[in-house]
Amino acid sequence: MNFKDRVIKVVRQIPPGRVTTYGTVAILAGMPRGSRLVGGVLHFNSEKYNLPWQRIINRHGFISTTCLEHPKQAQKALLENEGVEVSEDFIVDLKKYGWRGRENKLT
DNA sequence: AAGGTGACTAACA
DNA sequence: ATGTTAGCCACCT
Repeated sequence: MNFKDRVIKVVRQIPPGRVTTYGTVAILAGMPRGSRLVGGVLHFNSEKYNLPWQRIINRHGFISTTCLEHPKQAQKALLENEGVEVSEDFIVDLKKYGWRGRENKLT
């Protein structure tokens, strides 16, 4: 089982209508410092494994997609489709929709 | 086959 | 408080 597969598994555990950060996914995948890899893995496998990459954003709740092939507006649309409010600047309120690996919200 | 880059985060000065 | 350095593993050239 590679880190990639673990990330994929974690990403698939993210409940709809919620978002999480690379750091959180990295931790859940067993790599506290592997936040970069999360982005990297998603970048190459998001479409291949049909992963909800839109639910993963950076620590500031902002969509970090630097890749033009992964349009932020698409992510915004997907999030809104799940009921997540996205700011016009593509910023999600992590205090509301932030997911920490549990179904419950932040304490 | 080896080296460099990458959707980031956290810690140190 | 902000700015810079270090770290992670997989994919691409």
